[in-house]
Formats: sequence, structure tokens, C-alpha cells
Amino acid sequence: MRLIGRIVEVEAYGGAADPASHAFRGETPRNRAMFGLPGHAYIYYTYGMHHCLNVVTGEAGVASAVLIRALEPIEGLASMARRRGGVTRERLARGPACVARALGLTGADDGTDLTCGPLWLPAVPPRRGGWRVARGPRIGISRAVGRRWRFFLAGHPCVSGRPVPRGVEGRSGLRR
DNA sequence: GTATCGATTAGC
DNA sequence: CTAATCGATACA
Repeated sequence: MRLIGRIVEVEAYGGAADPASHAFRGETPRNRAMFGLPGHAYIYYTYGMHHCLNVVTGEAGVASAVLIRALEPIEGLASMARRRGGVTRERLARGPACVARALGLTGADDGTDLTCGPLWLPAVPPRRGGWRVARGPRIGISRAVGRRWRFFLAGHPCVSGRPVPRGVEGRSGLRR
């Protein structure tokens, strides 16, 4: 079964210079893949129950990665829905743990080469599909909050985060 | 050794 | 808002 999704939301994480990164305090068994070859997967286990997928971007020895926070499901929706408990299409891969869940990723996929499948990130030009690329603060972190390293398709229904902060919208203007 | 915190999510 | 549940981290 082939599962395909378009990446609609990501976050960048650095190494020793990024306090919000898992690699900030150096290499551990868990973040080891982040120090490995670029183009490979860094899949971490968190909160004792979730896996999340990153694409390693730095050269070997230089910790740097991009967290895949959300996908727009394109193919294999039935399989994704099976794993995700039959939620709506928009929610199939909305949120980093949901992405890994929908794709069936586990620790076994940590460190695998993304350039040659079975988990494959095709080297194709970006397809924004008419959506505007927006940026904002990374979600769920408590340090280096000022770095706006989250990038997403503004208004796309498959992007995570609160739909609209209750009450007034645009208060503080941080969602651009 | 114990205590606390997560690159989260589902459910109340 | 909280529980779930465990690796990593902080601290005695």
C-alpha cells in the first residue's frame, strides 16, 4: 500500500546553538540520528507514547533537522484512517505525532535513508498549490521562543495549531 | 536515588 | 483543563 502526503507544515531545529533542540545538550542514543547523515530520518519518541518524524539536514556531525508537523493526505487515505481511528481527512496527519501515526512510523524507521524509500522524500520542486507560505513561532517549546522557525501554508485545513484563538483574532499578530 | 519536564494528543 | 507514560534531565 502506497501512502502519499504533501508536507504543509514544518519546523526547523538546530543543534548546540538552539536551546529548543533535542541536540542542544549533545548526542544521546535518542537523538543520534540527528547527528548523522542529511537526508535521513530522525524519529523520536516522546511523552511515552508518540513518535515524530524529522528530516536531517545538517552534514554528518552537525545536528540540524526539520520536523514534519503536518501532511495533506494525497493517497492511501483508507490506510491512514485505519491507523488514526477514522478521523476526518483534515485530521489524518495534522500534528507531528499524527503524521507518524498515519504513516505507521516507529523507532524502526529512525535513521533510515529518505532518498531511496520505503520512507521516501522525493526531490521535487515545492508545490504550494496556491497557498501562501507563512511563518511563526515553533509550537510546544518553552525556550528560544523568539525564533520564528515554523513554516506552513497559511489557512490550509491540514495545518496544526489552534484554528482560531478564541475571542479576538490577530491579537499580537504572531500568526504570520 | 527521586522529581520534573517534555518538538503531544485525546478526551472531559 | 488533565491523563497517559517513558526518556532525558535536574537535583539531593
